Amino acid sequence: MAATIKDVARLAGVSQSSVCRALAAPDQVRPATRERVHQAAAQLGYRPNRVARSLSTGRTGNIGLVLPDIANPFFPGVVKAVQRRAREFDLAVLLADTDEDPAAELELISTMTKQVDGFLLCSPRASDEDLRSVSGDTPVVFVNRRVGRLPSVNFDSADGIRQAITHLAALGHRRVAYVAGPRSSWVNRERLRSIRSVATAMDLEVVEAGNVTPTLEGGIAVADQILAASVTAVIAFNDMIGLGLLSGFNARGVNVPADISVVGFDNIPTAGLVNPPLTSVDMPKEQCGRSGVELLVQLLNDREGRAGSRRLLPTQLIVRGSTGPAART
Amino acid sequence: MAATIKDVARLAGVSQSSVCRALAAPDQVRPATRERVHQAAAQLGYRPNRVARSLSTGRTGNIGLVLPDIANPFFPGVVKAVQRRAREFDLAVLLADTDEDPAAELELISTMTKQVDGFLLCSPRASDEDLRSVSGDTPVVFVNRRVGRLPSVNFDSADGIRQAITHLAALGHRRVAYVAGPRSSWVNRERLRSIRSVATAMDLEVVEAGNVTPTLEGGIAVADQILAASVTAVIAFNDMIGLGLLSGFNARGVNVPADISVVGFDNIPTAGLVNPPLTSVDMPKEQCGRSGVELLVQLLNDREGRAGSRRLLPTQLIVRGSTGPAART
DNA sequence: GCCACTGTTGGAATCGGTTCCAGAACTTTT
DNA sequence: AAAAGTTCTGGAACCGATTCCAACAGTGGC
Repeated sequence: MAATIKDVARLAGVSQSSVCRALAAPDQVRPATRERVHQAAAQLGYRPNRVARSLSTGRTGNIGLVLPDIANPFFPGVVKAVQRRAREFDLAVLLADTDEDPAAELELISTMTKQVDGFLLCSPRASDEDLRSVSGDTPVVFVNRRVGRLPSVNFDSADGIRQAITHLAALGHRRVAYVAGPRSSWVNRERLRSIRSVATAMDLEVVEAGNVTPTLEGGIAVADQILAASVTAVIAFNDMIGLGLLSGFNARGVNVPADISVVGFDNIPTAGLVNPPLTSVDMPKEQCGRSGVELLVQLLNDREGRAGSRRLLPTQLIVRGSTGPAART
Repeated sequence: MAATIKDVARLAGVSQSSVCRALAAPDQVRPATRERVHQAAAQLGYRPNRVARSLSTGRTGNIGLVLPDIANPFFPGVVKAVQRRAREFDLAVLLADTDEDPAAELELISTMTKQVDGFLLCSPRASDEDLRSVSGDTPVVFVNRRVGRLPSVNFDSADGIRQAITHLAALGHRRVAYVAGPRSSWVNRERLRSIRSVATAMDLEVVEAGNVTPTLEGGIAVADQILAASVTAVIAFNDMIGLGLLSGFNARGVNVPADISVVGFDNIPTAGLVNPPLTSVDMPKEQCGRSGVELLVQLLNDREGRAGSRRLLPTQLIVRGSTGPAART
């Protein structure tokens, strides 16, 4: 079997404690001993058993990454960055996909809570109250959601929306639709609020279309409703819905952007590939994953350091072919 | 803090051992005792500490999911299914993204090996030899790769290729290109072999284009080379490359499928969204994830059950707009 | 040459479960 | 009612690390 600390101790002719110190706190051990221990460890290919370590230190070396749907192309970029940054801190990532279900989310969190040191909750769907209570038990960093003053990483959507609406207004659009995402999504509520406020300020009229699932199907399903709303542009909660709209419009022979302009959020990789390519508000996903891990690590080290640090990442409108001058009405 | 087994024992007025049995092996304990323990456990909200359990049982309750690039849209579907099925077996999923790097892959595996009961290695890039050695240490199920007779889940690519080439031949294509993926990819080598053999059998000529990264950029970069090869159709290692080709051809004013037909593999969600939509060989990703977990669980339970069970999943050509009759040459 | 001091080291307790083993508590048999 | 058998139960060892504490060695000062 794998070598344990005892094997190393025996081979090096020292006690367990010394082996442990030689590896964990090298300056507390005489160079000669340290050397012997290192050699013995190397010879046996010794790797400390993380489970045993966890038990005595109370730290697992794992972080939980919880997200609503990894099939949504927004997330893989974040996941990848989280993974990479976590590895640099010698942390492993436990992944949980909640299928957009708030109850499943809480259930998964509570199941995982003993095996992780902290959570990165991406776009969580649960209520503020429930999330607050999770955050009371375990260190948590929220991603793409703000819960009071708790640590979080967010995108400056408000600014993205300002850019998008300014862009549309400059193209002569006066009446635009907003296709809302899941009702349980905090980001959705935030975006709706920003859009209302920016639109009012810029004297645009906003028509709100029902909540749909943030998927292609959701966008396709709502296309008719948008066409009936006699708007010249539509802003979708995210790119998946935006792509669904493009697909729906195309199927109905509606020309984008000549007849109607479409703007999405997230700037997922596919956005630039379709025809016409989708104008979208880019979110720096890698930076987001990295920052999330960094904040969490900070939270884990500053034990009880109630420093509710929050980060806001910049967004940027990427103008592509799906937006153009407003159609004559 | 959280309640431990001792707290439960004290409250129920029994020993630790009885608590443990009452919860793990209820039939070995008198109903009255069992009841008292359950009540005490419920009252304290007791949840066994998985770390402690792991240490004594030698099982972690985790499985490691290793894949080359989660940003490749082929994987999220698999990951989601793995996650879900694993949860049903009360297993947590540790995710590792290797960035297509064989060395990083082995390093990640060896780091994680102590904290998981087994691995699901998706499209691993390491050598047969290294993988065999990993498989000697820990239960492993290979996904999208075959290593000797070791347990694996694979797609019947050969059949998919037969379908694709038959389709192209029926459209009058006589000379097609194959854009190879990463040299380290086993699937790539397999596909190349199948294509050669099927093409020979059907009397088609195959031109092989250099190995590229299985990304959009890879496809775009190789577009010129394909155009220079005077073929009427091109088969790409995967859809990402296929989409890159479409994008590259479009940028050069080459019409698909009038001038050239394109076929991809994987049938990723984006394939149906671009214009023209990409003809692709579909792989049942969810089934793949589920089967992988099932095989692994089986392997974990049949300790030393050297049953090298392997599954082969069906593939299906999805014909879309990117393929059409061969251009006149 | 003795004392005090810092620097190292080994022994043992600990984390929270699981499991073996021996003995206690019940049943059944005679 | 005693003997034999079965079922339950508690004590203790164990998994593999970490860490506290006491003991020890070596150094320097006097």
